[in-house]
Amino acid sequence: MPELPEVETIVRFLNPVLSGRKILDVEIFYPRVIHPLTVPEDLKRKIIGRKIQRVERAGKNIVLNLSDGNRVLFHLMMTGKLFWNPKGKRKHDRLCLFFSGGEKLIFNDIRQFGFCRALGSKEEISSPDFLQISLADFRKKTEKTERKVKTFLLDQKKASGIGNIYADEILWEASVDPRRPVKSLNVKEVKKIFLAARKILKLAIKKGGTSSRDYRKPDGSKGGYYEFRKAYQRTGEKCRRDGEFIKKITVGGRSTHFCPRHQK
DNA sequence: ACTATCCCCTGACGGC
DNA sequence: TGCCGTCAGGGGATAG
Repeated sequence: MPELPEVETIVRFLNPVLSGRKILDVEIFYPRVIHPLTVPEDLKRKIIGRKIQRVERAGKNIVLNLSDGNRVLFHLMMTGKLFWNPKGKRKHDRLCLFFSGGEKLIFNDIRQFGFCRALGSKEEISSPDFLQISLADFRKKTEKTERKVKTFLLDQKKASGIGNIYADEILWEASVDPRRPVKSLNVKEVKKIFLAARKILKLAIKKGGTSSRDYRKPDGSKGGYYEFRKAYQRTGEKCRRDGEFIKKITVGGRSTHFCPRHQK
């Protein structure tokens, strides 16, 4: 649920707040929040005493760039949240970064799928996202795959940033049936999907993301895109384009909402 | 080298 | 009222 627009919204809040601040300490409340490839003591050793230079997004990851070139990465998965200077303690707090002046950043995650990871300056974090990739490169990735188009859009290794909500929204916008094999798409349809992805993701960023269940903006308010959505979780409602009822099916094990009339 | 399926976890919700 | 089964979904592991 935190997909590209939600993570971008969080990063735009955190960057001005965290840039230039020195990490004084790290407290790990729940060891499994640390990614299996990161040793907890290493995380502490690598980040305590460093300054945060800049906060960036890489795919769906939140990246804290440190003064010495190392990086701290958070992945929120489905229910992860970052709180800046929250009051008191909450259930599911997993980790805390402490800064001067008693300020702190809390990583909270109900379902324990999200993680924190320490990275050097060189490792690549994610494939180009849907706002970075060119049409030509996107087209190339569609060339040799047997998969259904929705499953393809969700594959972060091809192009990153899209999750279940925006996959449905993008295919509604592009008028493409989510079950279509990528192989069957013509050049025009691939371009339509590419342009729809850019359009929807940009609009969703403008609206501060989509709050359907767990996601909230860093100030605690809801993202505004939920009201704008055309397909996701609108099962049984009339399609905004042609009045047909939105149908819910399963594609690649994911709940999928689409209009059976105009999505061909 | 590709694709499909299972699994991790907690909370919300519906049926009885 | 309470118990139980199902679903939510990102992505890694594993099976095919």
